This record gives sequence, structure tokens and C-alpha cells, in this order.
Amino acid sequence: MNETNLCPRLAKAMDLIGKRWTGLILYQLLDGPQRFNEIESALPVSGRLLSERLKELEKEGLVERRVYSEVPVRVEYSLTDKGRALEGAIRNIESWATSWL
Amino acid sequence: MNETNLCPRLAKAMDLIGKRWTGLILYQLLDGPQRFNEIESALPVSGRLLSERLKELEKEGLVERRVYSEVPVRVEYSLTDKGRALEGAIRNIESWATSWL
DNA sequence: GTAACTTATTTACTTATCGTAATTTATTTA
DNA sequence: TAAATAAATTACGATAAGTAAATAAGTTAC
Repeated sequence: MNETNLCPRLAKAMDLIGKRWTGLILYQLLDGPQRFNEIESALPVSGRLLSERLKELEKEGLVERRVYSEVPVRVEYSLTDKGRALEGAIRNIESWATSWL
Repeated sequence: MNETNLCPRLAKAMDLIGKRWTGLILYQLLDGPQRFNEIESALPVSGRLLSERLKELEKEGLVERRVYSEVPVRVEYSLTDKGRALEGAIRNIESWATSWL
């Protein structure tokens, strides 16, 4: 591992997207706000990692977390503008997948 | 972890792209064929993982490996059509990175 | 009043993957 | 025969992921 002159923003973007489950979580949220269990049921990801990833994405400002004090509590996750701005990239991967896989 | 009705092609695409370093390796190869050490120098990835990732990408048909029996040996990696078809997605991530990071 | 239920999250523990550095292979030159 | 070079592999400690059980906070059932 060495020093490079790689664009740090691209490196960070790839580090985000290139983290396991992140792409699929964002893809899932393109359908609109969803609660924790919905996402967990839609994807083959465990609650442990889903929680961890959502926390990272929230910290990076791609995802917003909203708590509804109902019974039992409801927590909804949705994309921010920054997160939704990745839709093009994700759709691109989606169409590549249908063409080439 | 559970059973889902997630599109298996998208899942596979995300699994490929979403593997550490894969995105940056493909991005690097968009500049044209490059030898092992060039890629290793351009990215903060160790030889151990670069070798592993290139092998995976070759197996999936995104990257082609060509050996030149010179002294010392030269090995060049380049994108296949299938690999180059991801350029749009990668460029999309790149422009997102410059806009939002 | 307390026992059971629900959703979101966390903890504990095992297994898999990563990062670093040294080693190997094959071939040529000093 | 020792050194050099490029590509790849190996060994091993460190980090991250997978699985299942536990926790928190509030509500309803008994």
C-alpha cells in the first residue's frame, strides 16, 4: 500500500459505494422512505450490518433517519438530495446488470 | 439474513462493484491497458489484493490479462467490452463525487 | 401489576476478508 | 553465481462480516 495521487473525492465515493450492502441499500431506498424491517426483509442483509450501514450513510448525509413515536416505535429511512443524486449511477449499474449478467 | 426476491443480476453486479477496490481498479483501467505495477502504483491497494481482484474480474469477463514474454515478464490488464460497458456508471459516480463530496 | 408483544438496535461470538511484509518464480545481466 | 526485475503467492496478525441471542421502550392482555 502506497501513496498515490488519486482524487480523494473519487476514492471516498468508491469507498462508500464499494462497501458491502451500501449499493443495495441505496437502491432499495430509491423506492421511497422505508422502515428498518422493510429494508431488512427486502435485502439479504442482517440487522446488525443494516444498522451499521444506515448509520454510516446517515453520517455521510446520504440518508435521513426519522423516528415516529408510535407503538411500537417506527423508524423510517429515506434518501437525502445527496443520496438521491446517486440514482443515475445506481440505475446505470442496474441496466449494466440486465445487459451483461 | 433472509430470502428475498431481489433481482439476482443486480445483486451480483452490486457484489462485484461493491467489493473493495474493484471500482477503482476498473476506473484506472478506463485509461487503457496497464501492467500490474502501474495499477498498483496508481491505487492505494496492495499487490496481494490487486492480484486477487484482477483474477476475479478476469473470471467474470470484465478484464483481460495478456502476458508478454519479455525480460522481465510484462503482464498487461485491459477492459473487455463487458468491463468497458461499466464506464457510464463509473463516470456517474465520479461526477457525483465532484458535486457532493 | 406483571407478563407478553412489537420494532429497532446492540452484544457476543465465530468465520471470512484485509493489510503488511517476506518469499517465490522465471529470466537476464553483472 | 549473485543481483536484479516483474508478477504473483504465502504467512500471519488485524479488521470486518455473519448468526443468533439480548436489550430497550412502550402497549396491550391477563
